[in-house]
Formats: sequence, C-alpha cells, structure tokens
Amino acid sequence: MSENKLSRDVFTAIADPTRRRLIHLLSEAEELPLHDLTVHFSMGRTAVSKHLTILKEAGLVLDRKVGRETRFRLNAAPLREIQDWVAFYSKYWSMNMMRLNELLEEEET
Amino acid sequence: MSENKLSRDVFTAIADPTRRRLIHLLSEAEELPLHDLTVHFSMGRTAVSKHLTILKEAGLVLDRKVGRETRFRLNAAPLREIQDWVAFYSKYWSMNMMRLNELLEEEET
DNA sequence: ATTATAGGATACCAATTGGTGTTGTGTCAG
DNA sequence: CTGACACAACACCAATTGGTATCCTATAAT
Repeated sequence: MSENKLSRDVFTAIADPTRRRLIHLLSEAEELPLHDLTVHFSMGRTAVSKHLTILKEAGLVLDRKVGRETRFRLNAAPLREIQDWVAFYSKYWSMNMMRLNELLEEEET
Repeated sequence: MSENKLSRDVFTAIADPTRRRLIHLLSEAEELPLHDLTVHFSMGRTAVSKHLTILKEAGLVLDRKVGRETRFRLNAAPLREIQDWVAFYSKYWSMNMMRLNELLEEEET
C-alpha cells in the first residue's frame, strides 16, 4: 500500500495552463521558492503547491529545501517524450491537407 | 448562451491516453467510422464518441456523415502548437543537467 | 525570547471527467 | 414493410481535479 506515487503522466502534467506557466517561470529563473512563484498567480499558495507536486510526480521539476524555503527548478528532460510523440505526427501536417482532400475526392467519384 | 463550444485546448485533448490511441488509429487508417474505432477499446461506444467529440473540439479530428455512419479522420495540424511549445524547452535538456548542477555548486560556495 | 515568514498537512467543497445505460432516429438489407 | 445496425442525445453516476480555509512546524529576524 505504501507505494511511491511518483509516476505521473507527462501529458496530463502539461495539460493545465497554470502548470505550463509554472514551467515557463522556472525556465527563466533557474531556481525559485514557492513564495516567489505564488505571487505570479491569483490563486492561493496551497493551489500552486499542488500543481508543483503534480509537476514533481511527472519529473518535470525538482525541489530542494534551503533553510525554511523549498526551491523548485525545472527538469525539462521528460518533455522529450512529448516531442517524440508529436514528431511522429509531423508528417501528417507536412504532407498537407491538400493531398488528403485529393484522396477523398477520388474516393467519392 | 448558445455559443459554439468549438474551442478546446489541444493540450488537454491529448492528455488522455484513450484519445492518443484514437489519434494513432486514425493516423494509420485515413478515415474510420465510430464502430471500427470502438472495437479497439474495452469501453462502450458512447465513451469513445465522447472522446472523439473532445478531439473534434480541439480541431484534431474531422467527421463527415456517410450514409448511416459517421467517419472520422485525423487533422494533425493543431499538434503544431504542441511542437512549438515543447521546442522552446528543448534547449533546457540539450545544454544538460550537468551545466545546471555546476551553476548550483558555484552558487553555494 | 518573540514574532513574522515559508510552507507542509489536512479537511473540505464545487465543478469536471470518464464512464455507464436508455431511448430515439435515420439508414441499409431481407 | 420489417428488422437490424450506426449513431446521436440524454440522464445519470463515481472518481478526479482545482481550488479554498485552517492548523501546525520550522526557520529567520529583531
């Protein structure tokens, strides 16, 4: 029962706009404590903390305690999975809609 | 109140694994009716239909009625937004963790 | 020592999500 | 015409999500 709940889908982690903003903030600041992140949002500290937990479970952020504050920093590596996934489908928009439509026209004759 | 609910975040659309499987199935089959898609899943037809609606709202699939069946096909173009988003962060995993750790070491001295 | 700050831990809540079953309608086949 | 099929449209439900407020501990500043 005491399993690690460290596994979280990267896709669901980046699904939330708040989480994407957090990723962006962390990308331009190297390392930030919770408080400094919270001020950028209109929601409370607890909510931001929850989002950070989800990002942590997806491996997208790392945290370390420094004195009384917990500093968060970005770990972009898991985003590679997203890139790989979407790269597979890039061929479907580079060989364009036009060709697809042609095929469908033919089929209907 | 009768606004079009056509706007749906692409990020949330691809967050669900079922939806990603649907995208994959459609990518290799050009065009498929709901029934042919449903047989690949252990859930009911209604559930699959709902997922397809979400994909439609994100612009990721298009549908057309052919006789008594509704055929769905992939429209990969909106995935470009994902690619653009993730491409921005690719620099954070190419200039690697090592460099980041170096910076943090220095900071602590 | 006292007080203020940073944040973890809970408990709680409303809204959304992901699924179900049912019903109704248009279409294809005998 | 009749029955089977493909699907949309609902109504409904449990679990999850995204947020809140409250309480508590640890650290920092005076």
